[in-house]
Parts: sequence; C-alpha cells; structure tokens
Amino acid sequence: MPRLAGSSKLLRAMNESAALAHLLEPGMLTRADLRRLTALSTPTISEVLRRLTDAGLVTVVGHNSGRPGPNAEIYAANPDAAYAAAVSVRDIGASGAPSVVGALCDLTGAVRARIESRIDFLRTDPKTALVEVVAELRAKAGVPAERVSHVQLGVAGSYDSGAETIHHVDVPGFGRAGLVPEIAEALGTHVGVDNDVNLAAVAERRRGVGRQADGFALLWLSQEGLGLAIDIGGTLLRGARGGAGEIGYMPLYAPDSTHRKVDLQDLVGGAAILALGQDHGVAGRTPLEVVLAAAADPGAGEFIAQLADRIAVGLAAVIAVLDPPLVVLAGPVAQAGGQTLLDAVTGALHRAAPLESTVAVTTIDDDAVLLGALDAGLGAVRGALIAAIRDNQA
Amino acid sequence: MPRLAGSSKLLRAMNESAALAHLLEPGMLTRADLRRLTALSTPTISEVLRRLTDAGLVTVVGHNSGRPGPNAEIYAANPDAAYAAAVSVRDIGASGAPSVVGALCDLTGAVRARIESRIDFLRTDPKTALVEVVAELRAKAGVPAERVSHVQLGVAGSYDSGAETIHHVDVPGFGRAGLVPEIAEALGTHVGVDNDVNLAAVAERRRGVGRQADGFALLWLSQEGLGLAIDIGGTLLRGARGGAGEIGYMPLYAPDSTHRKVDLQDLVGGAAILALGQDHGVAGRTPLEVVLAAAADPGAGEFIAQLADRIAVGLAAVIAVLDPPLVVLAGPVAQAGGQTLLDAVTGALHRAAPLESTVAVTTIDDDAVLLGALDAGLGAVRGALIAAIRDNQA
DNA sequence: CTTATTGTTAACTGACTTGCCAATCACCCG
DNA sequence: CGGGTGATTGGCAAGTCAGTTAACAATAAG
Repeated sequence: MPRLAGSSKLLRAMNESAALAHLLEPGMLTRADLRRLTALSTPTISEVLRRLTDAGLVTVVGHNSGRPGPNAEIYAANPDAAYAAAVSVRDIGASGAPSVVGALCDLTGAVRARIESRIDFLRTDPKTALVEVVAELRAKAGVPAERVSHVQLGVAGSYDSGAETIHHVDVPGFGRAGLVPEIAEALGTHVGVDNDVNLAAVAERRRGVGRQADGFALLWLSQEGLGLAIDIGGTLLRGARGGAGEIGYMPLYAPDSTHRKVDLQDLVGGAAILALGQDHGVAGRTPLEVVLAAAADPGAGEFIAQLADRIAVGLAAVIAVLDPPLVVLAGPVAQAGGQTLLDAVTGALHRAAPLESTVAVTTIDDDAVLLGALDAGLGAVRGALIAAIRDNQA
Repeated sequence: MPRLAGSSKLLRAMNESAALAHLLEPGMLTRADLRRLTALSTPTISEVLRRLTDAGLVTVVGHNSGRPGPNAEIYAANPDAAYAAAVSVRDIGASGAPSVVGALCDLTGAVRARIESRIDFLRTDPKTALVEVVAELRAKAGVPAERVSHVQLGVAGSYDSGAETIHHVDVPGFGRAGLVPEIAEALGTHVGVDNDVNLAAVAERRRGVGRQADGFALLWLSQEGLGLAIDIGGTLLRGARGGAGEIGYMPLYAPDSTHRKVDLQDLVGGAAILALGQDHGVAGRTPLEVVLAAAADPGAGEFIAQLADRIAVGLAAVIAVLDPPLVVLAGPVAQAGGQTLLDAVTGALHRAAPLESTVAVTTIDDDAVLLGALDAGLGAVRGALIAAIRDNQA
C-alpha cells in the first residue's frame, strides 16, 4: 500500500488481482458479489471477469436461480489452473513410520493425490528421491508437469531462506548447501522449504484452533523432540536464520551452577517422558505409548501433573517473551495427552506464568505437517498467480 | 497491496501519497528525483507537487545549481505542516529524577521544545498534568494547538491497545480504565501509548544500532527493573494484551522445586545487582553506581562475569524463542556497563545459548524513551498525513 | 403482465503518458 | 571575454487507457 505509484495499467492490474484474490479464498461469487466486495462498477467487473476467464484462471461453475431476472452466473477460480505439491520428509522413526509423505492439491485445495513411502536417504540422493515423489504424485493425479508451479518441503530442521540451506536437520543429505536450488532446478518449479512445526502451525491457522486467533504459539511435542512455531497475525516468525522456536536447546537456569547443561529437551523430550513414565510406573515402550496410557488411566495423575509442570516451564518463557493470544499444544504426544494433559498444563501455567494465556489442543487429526505444507504451497501458488496478473499487465 | 481496488481517483491518491512519503523520510528532492523514485512522468509529478504545495504539506526549500540547465527546484516536506509531541512518564525515582519529560518536534523531526518537570502524581490527576505539559510545550515552541495532531505517551507498563488501558504501571492514576480516551479528548489530539522499553527500541531502530538490522531484541536494564522489546523488521511485537517482553516476571526453572518463585527480576533487577555488588565488594549505593564502579575497576571482573551470566540466562530464553538477528543491551545499567559488560555478556551467551547472536550496546546517549516516543509520534503523524491524502481524494 | 435483476452498449470523465517546445545555465572554444 | 553548444528543467497539447454513469435489452418470478 505505501509507496506504490503507477498509471492506469497498474489500476487494472490491481483490480484484476483483487477480483482473483476474492475468487481464490474459496469463493463462488456472482458479478454482484464481486461488485460489493471490490466496489467496482458493473462494466468493470464484466471486463475483469472476461479477462480472467480468457486467461483460464476463472470459470463459470453454475447459475443462480430462484430470484427474479436472469440467472446470474456464478464464477469460481478454475481448480485446474495450477497445482501445489507438498512433501514432508522425516527421519525413519523407530516405529518404521514412512519417511516421506507427499500430496498434491488443486487450486481450490482439494487433494488430488497422496503418497506415503519409505525412502532410505542413506542410499538415495534427496534430489532424485524428491523428483521421483513429485513425478509419482503428478502421475497419480493425472496432472501435466507445467501446471505444478510450487513444491513445498517440510523438514525437521530450520531453514535459512537467505542462504537457501537447511540447518539442524537429521535426515541424511538434506543439510548440504546448495541442495534446495538444485531441487528447484530439477523439478522445474519453485521450491519452498520450512520447518515441520512451522507448517503444522500453518495448518492450525487455516484448519485448526488458530483460525480465529490474532496469533498463537504452537508447541509441538513429538517422540523425537519438541519445537515451537510462532504465528503473528497469520505470518510465521522465523528468526534471523530460521532458528526461531528452536526451544529444545533452550538452556534452563540452575541456581547453583553445578549441573549446567540441562535444556528443555532433557525435560520434555522423548527420553525424558520415557524416564518419567518409568518413575511413575506408567507402562509403555515408546513415549507415545506412555502418554497414551497415562491419559487413559486416572491413576496416573501424578505423571501427568509432572509432565504438565515441565511443559509449563517452557511455555512460561515463551509467554513471558511473546504474550501470545493463544497457546496450542500439538504433535503426537500432545494429541495423546488430549484433554487430560490440556487441563493439567492449563493449571500448571496458571501457577507458573504471570500472564494468563488460553491454551488449546490441536483439532487437526490428519498429518498436520503435510496439510500445512499443502496450505503453504497453495498460498504461494495463489500469491504467484495474483502477482503474475499484477506484473504481466504492467 | 492486496485486495485494493478502485478507480482513477485511487490512482491519484496513491501517487500523491507515494510522493509525500518520499518527501517525508526526510528527503530534499527535485522533480527529477521523484520521477526516478516513483516512475511517474514529468507532468504527473508536476501536478502532484502542485497539489501538495497548495495543501501546505510541501515547500520549495532551495534551488539546485552547478549543473547545466535551469536550477531545479528542491522540494521538501513543510516542517510546520504538523507537529508531534511526546511525553515520557515515570515514577519519581529515589534519585529524585524528573518524573515527566516532554518534547515537541516538527514534521522533519527537529525538536522545537523540551521540558523536564517533577510532578507528584499522588496529588495531580494524570489528565490535567498531561494537558498542562503539552500546553507548555506548545507555548515554548510557539505552535498553534491545532497543528499538534498526535501526542505519544511512554510509560513503564504494558499498554493494551484493544482495551485502551495501561496495565502493570506503578505511577499512580495511570492504570485507570478509560484514562487514555479521556486524555485524547482533553488534548483534542490522537494519543498513542506505549511501553517505555518499546519506545526505546523505536529510537534504536531509527537512530541507534538497530538502523540496519532486520530486527532485534532490546534488553532494557534499569535500576527499577528490566524489560524486553522485540523489533521484527521495524514493527514492534506487542503481544495479545501488550504483555510481550515482560520478562521480569519470567519464572526460572528450579530442578528441585524447593524454591520455586525465582524469576528473572530476582536475578538482574536493581536489588539483585546491589546484593551481587556487596557480595563482591563493589562499592556503590545504587545499582547504577555499582555497575559503573565495576565497569571502571579491572578488579571487579568476577562481579561483571556473574552479572553477565545472569543476563545471559534471560537472553538465552529470548534467543531460543526468537532467534533475533541482533541483541541490543540498553538502559542506564547496560550503558553503565559499557564495553566491559558487553564483552562479558557476549562470552556468556556463547557458552549458554545454542544460536550465535550478535550483541551490541545502545549508541543512544540521550533519553532513549523520549526520543523513541518522538519518533513513534512522528511516524503516526506522517502516516496520518499520507492516509488523509489517500482518503480525502477518494 | 408487471417487476426485479442481469449484463451489455454508449458517452463521458479523470489521470497518466508521449512528444514537442521554450527557457536557462554550464561549459568550451574561438 | 563573449557567444555557441548542449544538457536539463518544466510547461503545454494531444492521445490513450481504464473506470463510471446512464440507458437498454433480455429474462425469470409472481
């Protein structure tokens, strides 16, 4: 909005962008609706829609009826105008969980294909693996290559978008400098990379409890570790080199500096949960099993309380720094804890933290990282379409 | 930029806004300069400038010379088009420091008047006190009332802009609900309120070490307490109810929950510094004197090291959550510590925090809160002017 | 058949651009 | 030292582009 100047061509570009933007967030709109939304006159709306349909970005999807006069045409973004692909990469877990899940959606967000596969990245190059996954997704959905304009990657690590390098990543091969541009080159698309927890927060924003919030801090608790994503009014805070939210390494203060190296990971990481479970006699061979068992067993109250206290330690620091309108507990462990854990954490926070924050548990049952990656990719595709219209006409 | 639609009137409004914006950040520009900056044609620039000068917002301040051709006219924003006032309110310190400092600047940021006074808010109503201070500022600068369009307040507390209420404030009378709208009503101007530390960060962004940074976290260390301001690309993070950065109350983890109620304030607050100084035999009756003495005395290395360790505890949490590109130490205590303290904190952080962040000390010698309040007020005034042009023409 | 609604066509307006021109100043060469 | 040369400034006129208002034909509900 500031410092934007230009001629009448800019005006048309803006108006077309605005109309497309309204049709993208997924609206089935008549000309009259668009007139209300954009405050443009009827002839202009007609012209804009004519151009957008000519460009193949918008189609007539139906006709209004039941009202006097001619049946108004209903317009919507053409689902097949562009597609976004998303791939979530993780280390092969102890449980043998799939190391790669991918999905492909059309412009409206409808999932057209989905893949899970186990790839051993010790033996496969990330680039070839990803190209293969995306090719398979395209084949499954029957989509031509040139229509997939963006591929979104989710990894358990921090992404430095300036250096285009993934840091702190465990999956072999993904930490190599220059990998991301190579992947983009090989795929022939834009490639976005983000932290898995950040992507889960994107999903939470669009589909979960974060929908209405001004912002939220999402604490991700999984068997492997913990992470934090910070949503401020819909945009994620990534930090200087993508390191924001890496609270697993947050050192904890020890009054007497005898044991210095305690960090939050030692407190609520998988190993810590397992140990805490053993101390309290909660059965389970994995952290997830332990929490699941404890949540179902009313006798495990002490375990839950202790775990909640530990979680509150980390959250208290986050709340003191950020004062988020909402705190979301997400990730497998948090979901396993469910309402029981939520209540305990809420109680612990009220005792520990000075500011009162609302706490909630994810409402996303599906793979939040993958969904978030789809949402992020879709956002990028839509943004690119809008920008292309804005620039092509300039 | 997104979802902005309109007719040619919008276009002109945008172009005028853009030109004014360029002239405001303080530029002395010729028509040719504006042509380059806005990519508009000569006749358009002429028309825009004609309108802006007619409105009294822009004036010819000189003529170019030394180049072939006619001497180009140099335009600049009219300093007297609008003024901003700023008032920093604090509790009466033990040292009897002035409880209110105020300043008034013109549209270019030049300070036209400055006041310091000691007001006992136990006996004076905040509203009448502020009205008086602003009136005195106007009188001193010889500025008509209607030209002062914005008054910026700085207080040691958190401001909930939604509820228009100041929380966690020590100065008597300022915590009352409805006070801020009343003040605005009485002054007949817009009134902005912000945390003093946030305002110091604004000053740091415009005049200090934060000028070039993508963002920074500013840790404010004063005799009264500590605070944190978070600058992300030039905008401050305020949190849900203005509580972001209230890290004084951040609880610290105690492994054995024997002494639970330790928070950061207990570690690096004024009382803590005083006590730490006594432990290490550093002379001084106030925290400031202690730090000042220690910074000058090479024998006080242990005190400085301990203090730095404690500061690093808080900063480590901040860095883990935010990963700021830069950390700024500010406030009286930090300035007293100077380079000595900076080196110690840098060292302590490298040992404690996983991510490496650059640390710096303020370069602002003057009253950072007041300057920041002026900057913030000026920003509001400029924004209002630009918006007014954008809307008046619509 | 009336009436409300849709969408098109025509005339007009506002704002920016290109192209042309006069005026002015620096610089250089005679 | 003075006049020519050339770059630069800023104004004016004509043309273009996009959006608005107004009038109108067409269509479906009641």
